[in-house]
Amino acid sequence: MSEVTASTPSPAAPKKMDDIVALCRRRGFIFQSSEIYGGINGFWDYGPLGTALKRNLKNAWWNDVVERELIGPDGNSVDIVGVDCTIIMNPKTWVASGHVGGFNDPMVDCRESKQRYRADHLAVLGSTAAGSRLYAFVENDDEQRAAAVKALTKYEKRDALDQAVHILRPFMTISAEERARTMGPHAKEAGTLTEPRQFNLMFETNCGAVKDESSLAYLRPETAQGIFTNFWNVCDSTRVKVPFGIAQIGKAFRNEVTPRNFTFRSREFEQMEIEFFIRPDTANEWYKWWRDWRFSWWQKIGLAGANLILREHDRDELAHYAKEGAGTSDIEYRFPFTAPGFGELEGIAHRADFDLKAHATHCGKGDKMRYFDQEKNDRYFPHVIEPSAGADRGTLALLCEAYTPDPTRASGVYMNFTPRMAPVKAGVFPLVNKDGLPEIAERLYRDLRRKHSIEFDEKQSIGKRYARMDEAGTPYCITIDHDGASSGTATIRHRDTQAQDRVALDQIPMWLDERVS
RNA sequence: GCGGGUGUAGCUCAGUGGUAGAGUGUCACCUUGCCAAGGUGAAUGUCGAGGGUUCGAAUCCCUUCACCCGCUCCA
Repeated sequence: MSEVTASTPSPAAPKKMDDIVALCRRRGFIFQSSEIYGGINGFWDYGPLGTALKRNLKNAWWNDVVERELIGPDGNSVDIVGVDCTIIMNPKTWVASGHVGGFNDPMVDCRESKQRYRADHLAVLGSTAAGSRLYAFVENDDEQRAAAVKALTKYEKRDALDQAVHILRPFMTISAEERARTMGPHAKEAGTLTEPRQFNLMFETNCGAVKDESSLAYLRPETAQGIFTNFWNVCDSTRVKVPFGIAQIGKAFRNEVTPRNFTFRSREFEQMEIEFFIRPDTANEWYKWWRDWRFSWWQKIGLAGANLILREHDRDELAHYAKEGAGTSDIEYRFPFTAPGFGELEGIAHRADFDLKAHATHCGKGDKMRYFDQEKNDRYFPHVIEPSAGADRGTLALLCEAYTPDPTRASGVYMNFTPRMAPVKAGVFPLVNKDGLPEIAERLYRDLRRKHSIEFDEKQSIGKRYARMDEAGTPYCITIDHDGASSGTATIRHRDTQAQDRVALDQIPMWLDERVS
């Protein structure tokens, strides 16, 4: 960890994840997927309020990234176009990206040493004598092989050694009974190795009626490859010129070994990704600009406190595609379940030309697919700066950040979403359910609803209605009272302070527009 | 994947072998009228699931699922 940037040094509020999960369920933010059947590990559904919150987050991202003008480090407008690609792609995509191959292998865990080995790289050495110990070692590791031989000769009595027929076999071929008396390479006791297990993180499916090798397909484990494979299409069909970006919001799937921490590590999740294509010699300045702009964006939508940090990766934790280059950094949030540590919201990586080159090579056209830079009269594979954010993680961070315990108020808690992110922008209430107040309130409600998400409630006491809106995170509550009915005004209650303004009815639409847009 | 913990009403929980409960919330009506007020009434349970023991299981046993915590993993 070489660089940490925090906005303010204030300590994190003591929030309990269980309480946040309970509120999410109680108020309809997030439910367990297929809960009536006992749920399913790693999958979550959004309820009415959660769907609105997540949609607000995605809309804000799309709006700020693709639609609104953004000024880049060179003072020019940043050019970004959108795509929306399929979840299932030609399987060759995942060979080119490196997802098939490196992560498809059977692995063996050692319960004692906590080491993990490629099962097809392990071999065992031992004797055929009944019940004798076997010694596992990594085949191409001479040191381990020597250690295994030494351990074997030390373990077996000399006469047994003379008579015993020694075996040397791949670990993959031994039985469960033999495995139970096998010593792991780093273990002190026998029988600590698990059976070989596939750790393929990609979900598999079959495309077409026939289920065989030829129909095998994968659910995409990241949205990025849809962008890379469409790079040439976008160049040919639009008038984009490097530097430019392609943005996409979409679902991705990873068969995580251990889904954990509410929606933080789900097996089905949504990404908001930009692949920004640049000339290789401008990587540093674009990388820094994207990193800083993305950090300030998260702050702007409501993660402004000390719980948000920007963390530059150390060299040794860089991904295979980012070893050389401008760098990689994470925007991280201090979730209640990671505190005092942080969990990743977005990664900003300089992926160099790894992906475009890989696809050019695998599709067989190679250098012919280089980008032609008319201005410089130069051909090259553009480098890529990738800001890749998690929509579900972002939503979860907004929920955690907004959750504000307040024992002094009836609800005991309120959600202080920024108005732009709030699922409901305002509640409109008649103070009493008579004397013509409901009619006035309903007219105002219908007027405001033409542009915003508004809730109308005439039931029960006004305090109850305020309390419900506090838990939904609604920033404003507009109440028609008797004074207002006669003077053409209403009171507007501010969620965070509980203070009230009196505003003329005909001014309220504009008043609200200014604050929630 | 390993170890530990927890599953009973929307939520918080009580109930240790003998009729499934409380508070709170939700809904309706009355009343009141600016912060979950009061009154009356109502609805709501696969006691996580499956199996076993037993005359009888929310309760004991086995298996399994889900969630939480610590490891592991996170290309």
